[in-house]
Amino acid sequence: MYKDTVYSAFNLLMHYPPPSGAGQHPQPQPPLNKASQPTHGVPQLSPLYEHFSSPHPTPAPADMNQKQGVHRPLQTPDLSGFYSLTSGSMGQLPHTVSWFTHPSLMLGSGVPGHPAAIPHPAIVPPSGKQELQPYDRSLKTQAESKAEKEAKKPTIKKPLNAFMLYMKEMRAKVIAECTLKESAAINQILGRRWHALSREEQAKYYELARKERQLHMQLYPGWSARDNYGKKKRRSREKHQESNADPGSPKKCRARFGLNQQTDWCGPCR
DNA sequence: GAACCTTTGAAGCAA
DNA sequence: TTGCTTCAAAGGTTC
Repeated sequence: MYKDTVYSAFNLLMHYPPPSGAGQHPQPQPPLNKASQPTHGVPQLSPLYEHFSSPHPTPAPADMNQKQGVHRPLQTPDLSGFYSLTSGSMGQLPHTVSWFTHPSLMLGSGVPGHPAAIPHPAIVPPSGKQELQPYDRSLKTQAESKAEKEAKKPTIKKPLNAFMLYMKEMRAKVIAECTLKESAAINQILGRRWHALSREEQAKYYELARKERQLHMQLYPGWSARDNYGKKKRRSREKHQESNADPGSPKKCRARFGLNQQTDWCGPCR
């Protein structure tokens, strides 16, 4: 429910027509100071992204040029002039994820100091579900409850990359068009469509992903992708590797034939 | 109930 | 620097 609402808002934003200068790039802003990037989670722009982003640097949150890597108290950045839906600056953000509407960037109680009761969608219990049922703590030993407490620490999810943002937006469309439900099949189609996109279209999603990473870094300065490593149990490591050896996907094929990440589907997979 | 499948990209890590 | 691994989403399938 909440998720759908947020997602709808995101879609609305994604398709929000620029009021003036339609199709133009976002308002130029001073480029980010690369030297000031934090030591962790430094946005590694893909060649494709760099190719398209540099001529048209996009707006950066106000404190993005702050000295990063220096510990700052976790707080809600003042992005009102940039991300606020009520600021009247929507026209400047034709392809910009809104701080207030993007699913994984929605502010909530996950952000200290924020009054909203809705938890940050990027923060989820390890189970991935809401913990609704209280349990009898008296039955737990101290060690058990400590371990349980540790295990129940909310997980901060990785920010979505360009393709993931594209998938989120286009999934429903593909489901409707192809009357498919299986995500594996849908993702295959989306993968092909992703490669069929023009570079300009893709650049839009790379830009969104870059903003998402920046906001994620501001929200969780100490967070690292490493934090979530090993949280998913694997049934059989050998089986997983074996499946990776299967050249049935573009990625696998590219890896096998040493093709560039940005190349299209290779012959054997077509 | 939880991992798997399937996609791309970002990030971490070992060599 | 390179190459491999893991995890982000999603929902049906498999274990």
